Amino acid sequence: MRQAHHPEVGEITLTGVMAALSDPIRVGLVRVLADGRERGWGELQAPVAKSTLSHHLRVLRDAGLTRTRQEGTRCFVVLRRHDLQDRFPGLLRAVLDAAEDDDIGHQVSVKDAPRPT
Amino acid sequence: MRQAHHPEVGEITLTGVMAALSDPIRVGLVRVLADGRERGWGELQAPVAKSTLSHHLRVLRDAGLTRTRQEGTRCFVVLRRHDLQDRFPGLLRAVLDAAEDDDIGHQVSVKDAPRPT
DNA sequence: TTCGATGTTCGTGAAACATCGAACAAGCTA
DNA sequence: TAGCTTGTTCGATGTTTCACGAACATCGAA
Repeated sequence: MRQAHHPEVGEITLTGVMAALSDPIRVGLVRVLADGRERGWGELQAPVAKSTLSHHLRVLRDAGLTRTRQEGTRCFVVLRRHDLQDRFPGLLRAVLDAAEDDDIGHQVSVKDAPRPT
Repeated sequence: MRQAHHPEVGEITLTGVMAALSDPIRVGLVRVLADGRERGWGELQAPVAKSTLSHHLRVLRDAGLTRTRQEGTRCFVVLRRHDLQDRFPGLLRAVLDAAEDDDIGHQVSVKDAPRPT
């Protein structure tokens, strides 16, 4: 559980972001985080093994989409909305709208607040 | 050289588009086509073998980003701007702006009109 | 019909990716 | 200290992607 690397705003690449968002589960994670609230790892529900979830969260982090904070043995994750807006204005908005329309990533939800139908 | 398949507007998926745009060469192709003009296969210049270029154009076509028309032995390709705007409003604009800023896909150009520095 | 131009497809590797379970590390807590 | 919780890392596996050259198909022109 060593310190994870986060790219600087300027280091975030378009193709990196696109690649990160080419998987429904990761899109779902981004959607869940879209309200800007920080979430604990454990709150996130996705139909994959925990090692796989860890992998996806790492991909998002490496691409610069999310920021991870560690507190004791827990991890918290938050969407880098401002950074993304600075870097690629309008992109996140467009992606989230599109994902919303098609309900992409619906497999992912937050505990205590199951995605409403 | 059989008839290629093009997805309907409604069949275009977000993740498909994202995946298609996660490669710099394909982003470059989209940029080159961004002005809405139809281009001949042969006009497109990219630093890859022709079979590879064919592959990339196929990925773009399958993802619903471009439309291919055949005329005799020639092929022409055009960006499906309207369809994309209908399906994912603002997405293409945001991606093109971002790509422009970082000059992603600069390896790709059009014959007779080398990408200006 | 033969040739040249233009794309597609095939066969093939190398690399990347998604996924899992198992093993591990690190920090609480009893 | 021992055990639990939480998340990471490892190794294996199967799939997909990117890349190339070679072979093929198709059409127009000589």
